Amino acid sequence: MQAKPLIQHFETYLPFEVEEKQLIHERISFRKVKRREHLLRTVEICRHYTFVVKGVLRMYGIDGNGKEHNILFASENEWLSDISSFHATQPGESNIQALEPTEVIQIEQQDLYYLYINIPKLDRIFKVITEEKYVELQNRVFQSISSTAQERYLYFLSKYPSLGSRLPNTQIASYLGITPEFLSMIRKELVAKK
Amino acid sequence: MQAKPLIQHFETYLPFEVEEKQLIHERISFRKVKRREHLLRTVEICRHYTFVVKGVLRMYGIDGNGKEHNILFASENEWLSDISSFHATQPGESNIQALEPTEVIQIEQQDLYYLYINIPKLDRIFKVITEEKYVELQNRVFQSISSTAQERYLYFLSKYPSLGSRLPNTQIASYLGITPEFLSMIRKELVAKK
DNA sequence: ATTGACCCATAAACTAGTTTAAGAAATCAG
DNA sequence: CTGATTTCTTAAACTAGTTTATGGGTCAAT
Repeated sequence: MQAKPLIQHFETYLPFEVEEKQLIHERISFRKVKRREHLLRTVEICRHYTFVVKGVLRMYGIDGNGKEHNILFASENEWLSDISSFHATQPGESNIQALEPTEVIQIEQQDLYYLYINIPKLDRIFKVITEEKYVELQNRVFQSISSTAQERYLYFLSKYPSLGSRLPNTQIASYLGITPEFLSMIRKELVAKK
Repeated sequence: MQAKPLIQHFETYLPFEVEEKQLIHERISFRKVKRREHLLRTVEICRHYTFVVKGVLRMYGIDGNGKEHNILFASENEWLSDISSFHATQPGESNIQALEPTEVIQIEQQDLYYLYINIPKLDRIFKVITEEKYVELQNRVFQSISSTAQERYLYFLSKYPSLGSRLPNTQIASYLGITPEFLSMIRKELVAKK
């Protein structure tokens, strides 16, 4: 049953009844995404909350000079969505792309709202999930205003050890807000220190 | 009645019954905070969700060299808390301080949990509030990896026009992740351009 | 009125990070 | 297996932002 990873994820927060699981099962869809395939592009409306079962997605924005900047990565058991575009049903500025062959579970807006109404504990679960994500982002903001690029890189590695080896350094540099050349220098220095 | 600004705030999301308002009223407390007074310091447990009725608070972290960095400001009708410290009942690393004489409404952990249980729509309201805050932070992360200090300053001014004039530039520089000297230069350039 | 704390500005020397360019290494489609 | 594309590294010249120091203005407290 393809909803299983999602149900397991929800049950790390609160237990669910069989009927509730069935309701969820009816309202989600499963999708495979190829490496480099996009789930969302700038100016499109974000129609889904996306849960990563396997693989890695990146969300990125494009600046005034056309350069891409990685806002975040989502790997196994993480949610990803352009939240403001999703709720407002308005075009957003985010892009979502697979960096590996990826499998996701998606919920559309009307289905998510239906589930919120019929399974109120989902309000609580998504409140908690969003709070957790908020704390992560807040730590990242603090880092970005208080730390050097090397410190930020080490923090990234400690926080997402698997991504450090799964992702090309260009993607990591984009996430850290530095050039791949400078990341290369940082890595060289770190190896030298050891 | 001192709970009024808070109830008004909640009712911008969903309507409330009289009994619900009463329940909220019984579980909150009102407090005045002097300019420069702290509501929270590093290593303390964050015991409250704090709602700003009047004034401005800043939340800041301290880096390895003892320097302060502003993570965010909270002014009228905004919530502020060290979320992870609050929920985990564990010492955190955030500091909260008033930058003006400030009036706040506070909810303690047990009272907030009581309200979540007895007024389920508060789960939904705080889910939405946290999502809104999340989107703000995400925009800020994007800015920090994609924009120059001048662009970040102009964005800050456009987003929080009142804070631009209410706060000393040192506080704004700390929020932008630059030195006050450099902000001074940016401001000079902007005036010259006009 | 006067002190002291705080805030802002200016300028010179410095450092962290970018840009450009060019070559080596790894990865991938056919 | 091979050519093509992407990725990583190195280095030199450059730019954005910091540091240090100095001086002036404002405002609350004595």
